[in-house]
Amino acid sequence: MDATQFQRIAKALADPRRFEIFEEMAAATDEMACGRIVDKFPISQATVSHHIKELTDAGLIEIRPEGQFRYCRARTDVLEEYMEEMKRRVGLAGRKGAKAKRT
Amino acid sequence: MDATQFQRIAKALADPRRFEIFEEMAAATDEMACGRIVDKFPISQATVSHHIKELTDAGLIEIRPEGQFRYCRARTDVLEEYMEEMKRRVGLAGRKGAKAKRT
DNA sequence: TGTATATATTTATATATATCGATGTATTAA
DNA sequence: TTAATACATCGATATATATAAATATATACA
Repeated sequence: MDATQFQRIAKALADPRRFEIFEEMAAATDEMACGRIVDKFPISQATVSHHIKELTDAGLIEIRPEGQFRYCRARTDVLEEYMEEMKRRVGLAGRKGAKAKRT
Repeated sequence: MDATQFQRIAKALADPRRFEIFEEMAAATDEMACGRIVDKFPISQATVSHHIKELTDAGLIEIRPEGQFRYCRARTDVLEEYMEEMKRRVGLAGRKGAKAKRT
């Protein structure tokens, strides 16, 4: 994962509302129409559209256009790549679930 | 991990320069004096102090005062807690290193 | 006590961004 | 073609924040 995407993901995850939107999509068993987000959160359609763009640019969600709708799907695998990259950068790689024991 | 710390960490990690500082501390085999950061990056002492405060408030680093110095240590275990919490929230918990196979 | 060093805080500024109303665009349905 | 629906984009605004210069504070040293 290149540095640009790494930072884009970090920024995308930093806004609480945007993270909530991502959580909502990740919780969905299937794809969900972007418009459903507008119903679920007390923010305008324009703001939702902005957040979806940020998440898409970061690679954290995928959009599948179909007719007049856009279907969103959370790329949790990309989030996992992000976390693996994070571990590499801070020296936690190679021991996937290991707790750091040495002080 | 409570929601407040979760969001503080996300924000702390979102600034590229601040993340670099955290990386630097994580790479250090031992504690390092905060002042060394000022030497290593082309930013002012005031800005470094600000970033260190953000990282400390997020719990990502720990400061040990000794005399006129402050020694910094990266809490990579807290970063791991953050990542575990993230996995829980997006439904990736329980399968520590597993790749998402189903499309 | 006075000076030097390390770090924090204050104040100011410039940039980023979350937000929304209004409008544009594309698709569907009548 | 007209109307309605879904979403994106534009322009504006308010807030957050990264940055630095100046200053304050605390400790060490002479």
